[in-house]
Amino acid sequence: MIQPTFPVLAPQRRELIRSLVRDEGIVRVEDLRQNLKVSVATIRRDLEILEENGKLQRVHGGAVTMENRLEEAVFDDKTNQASKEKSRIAEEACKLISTGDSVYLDGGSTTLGLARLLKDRTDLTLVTNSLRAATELADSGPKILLIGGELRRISQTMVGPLTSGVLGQVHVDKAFMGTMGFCLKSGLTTTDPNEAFVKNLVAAQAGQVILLADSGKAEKVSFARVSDWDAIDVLVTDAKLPKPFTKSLRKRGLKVLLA
Amino acid sequence: MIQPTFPVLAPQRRELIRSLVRDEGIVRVEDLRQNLKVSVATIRRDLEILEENGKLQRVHGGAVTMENRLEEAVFDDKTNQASKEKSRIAEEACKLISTGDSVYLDGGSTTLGLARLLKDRTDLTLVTNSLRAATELADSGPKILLIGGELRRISQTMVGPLTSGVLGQVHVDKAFMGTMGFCLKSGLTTTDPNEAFVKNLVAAQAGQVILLADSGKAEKVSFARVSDWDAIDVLVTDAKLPKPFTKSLRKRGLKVLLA
DNA sequence: TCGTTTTTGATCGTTTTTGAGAGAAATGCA
DNA sequence: TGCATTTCTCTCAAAAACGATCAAAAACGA
Repeated sequence: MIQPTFPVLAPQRRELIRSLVRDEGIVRVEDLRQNLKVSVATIRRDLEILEENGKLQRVHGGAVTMENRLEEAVFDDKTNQASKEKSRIAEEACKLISTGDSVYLDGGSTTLGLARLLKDRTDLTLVTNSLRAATELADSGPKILLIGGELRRISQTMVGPLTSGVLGQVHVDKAFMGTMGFCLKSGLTTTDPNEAFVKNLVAAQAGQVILLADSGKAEKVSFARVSDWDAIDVLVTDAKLPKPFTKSLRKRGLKVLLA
Repeated sequence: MIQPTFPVLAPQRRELIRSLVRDEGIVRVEDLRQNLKVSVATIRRDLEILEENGKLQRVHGGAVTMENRLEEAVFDDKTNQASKEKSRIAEEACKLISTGDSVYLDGGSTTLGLARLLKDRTDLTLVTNSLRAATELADSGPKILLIGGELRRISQTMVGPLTSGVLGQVHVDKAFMGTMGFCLKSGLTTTDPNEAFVKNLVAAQAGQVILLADSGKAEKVSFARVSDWDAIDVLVTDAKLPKPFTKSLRKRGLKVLLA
């Protein structure tokens, strides 16, 4: 965490909280209190204001990004477990990328974590609809092809009819996808149909589709259906995924990696 | 902080505050009091005046920049160089935008300045190939259509063959273009042919093409030819542009605005 | 030099922000 | 389910910052 020089003005503090939520996906009131050296009451008030402005979503114990808002059991441990798992998943996924690959990355905090690992991979071609992934790699790293389209503010990704045109003109060897929920019965789901449409389009034409999702998303079902398990080749998740779940997926022919 | 020699004249002190806000992004009343050796009352009066002139935004405890980017100082330096002229040009250009317009913005620091003025313009549709402009308006403002394509790192814009697909599917009322150089004989030129290609494509199909360029770019010729003056409807520049230049352009039917 | 205008600093009542505490609600665990 | 613990909301008071006002100081012009 960035340690600001104290004291900090209120707007500055809120901006700090906001960027922290954006980067980590989730923040805890107690952590913020320690790092910002103010009382929990102030933290709560800040979170309230930021929530009113649509910058984040408060949850019991802290706050999450708007796109992560349907996740529930987020504070599984005293530490920020979810984010640790996410970065381990990203590292595991990174190993799957070969030299010279063309890679697709979609939106979400886990895939953003993967993007951060690619800053030195000038050998790759990265196709993405994530504004944040592109910004993260704006100064160095793979050659970047950003899918055009309408910016969906809540997820900071490009969606809509204009995206399909570009997607039809490129080929990706490996597509790394995030999801809001995955479930044996319903397959992959996410909050927004437009988002789902783009994911589906990519999945349909990628050489290999790799799903990145921490175990907290298992058996969660969201609004918009993305695809069935048939479309997925590899799942990278963490060791907390229930054994039966893993078995069932492997029986279906998926490669399941536990980071 | 720069320690000035005392006493300091009022306008000088205000200019100091202004540059401090620009550099730091945020200042505190108490810090200013200590460093400038004047009472808080004076500081407050200064801040009040600076706010009236639109130089900064007061907050409880101090003040912040108008373009409240608390992070990122790299690119800002570039914008601050000829910033007075550029921001005046941007303000002048902003007046040309009508309610509900669909607007194209291309890359460059002047057009980025214009982007910053659009944070509350939810009535607009903004089409752009500038990653920075999109990032600047990522959280609020116009509906954003980002042109897909390959990211050209040096300019942080999308270029290449993939751009044309998207551009063909949208119409913009007003296109605001930057340039590396403009010259009566050679017209508009820029450093990169790919960049030039996109600019040309946009200019060809926009309802009105508005060129934003400070006078320092006059009679400069760069490598890649963008277009002739025929393609341009309006030039927004500063008062330092030589009179003959202005006359000559007006004779050709261009509207020339001196900010 | 004197009178006028501008700038500055101090004071005071008001508003905003912050922190602490009590009771209510949510969570975890047996 | 019941109980312990954490977290939340609400209220209130202290602290910090604010605006307004007025008098002193400085700058200015005649």
